[in-house]
Amino acid sequence: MSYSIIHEFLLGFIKIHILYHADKEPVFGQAFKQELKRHGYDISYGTLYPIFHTLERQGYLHSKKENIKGKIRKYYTITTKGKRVLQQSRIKAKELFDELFEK
Amino acid sequence: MSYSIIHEFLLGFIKIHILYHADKEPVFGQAFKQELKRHGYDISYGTLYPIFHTLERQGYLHSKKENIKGKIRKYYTITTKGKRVLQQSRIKAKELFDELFEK
DNA sequence: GATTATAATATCGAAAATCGATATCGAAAA
DNA sequence: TTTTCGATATCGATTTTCGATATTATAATC
Repeated sequence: MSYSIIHEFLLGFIKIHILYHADKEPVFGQAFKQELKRHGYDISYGTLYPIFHTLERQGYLHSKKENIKGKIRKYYTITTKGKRVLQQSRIKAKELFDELFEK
Repeated sequence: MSYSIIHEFLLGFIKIHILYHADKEPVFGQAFKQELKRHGYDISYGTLYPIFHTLERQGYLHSKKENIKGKIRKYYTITTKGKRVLQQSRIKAKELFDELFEK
């Protein structure tokens, strides 16, 4: 079976969405997933965590482990390089969306 | 190597984009690809044609072969079922985009 | 009427992305 | 020192995407 059209759409801009959020405040995997879920969208941990790792490896995010009530969280915040990429990407994405679809 | 953030975004809504166009006028693979190219985006035939096939198999598009100056084109137009799906998808996609990203 | 040219579609094996399930981690509590 | 638990990490299987190559069908050329 294949993924739904909307799920594909969500996956397509998940990186932009992560950068967008990590620009506002530190984010971590579990909460990020749950926030999406609240909106009615589901993304697997097997997809999500590797995306965080990739964005960090590419230097767009940087992480810091924190001990919250005895549990370890890995908070990600955007880097300067990440901000540049986000800036470009969000402009392009908006353009593309309007241009090719919404008019 | 991985695909670029914008390319991923494009791929994410390629089906919606195809349905959207096929709702306005008949579309065929070659021209569709070239139109994207004019906008600066590239998608492989190995990706594009199977997507058309899938959308047809799912009953969202229906095709008709035509002889244009001795060359065969397969024109796709949207079906009633496709219109329903497009309607739902575009609303959801817009919502999702605004909600999770643009505000 | 056989051969060549060509616009367009179709397909294939390899690479990448995604999933869902399971494993691991690390500190606190028991 | 064992158990608990929120959270991250990873694994094999499935699905998607790519770029290259093959195929199709007609027109033009000889």
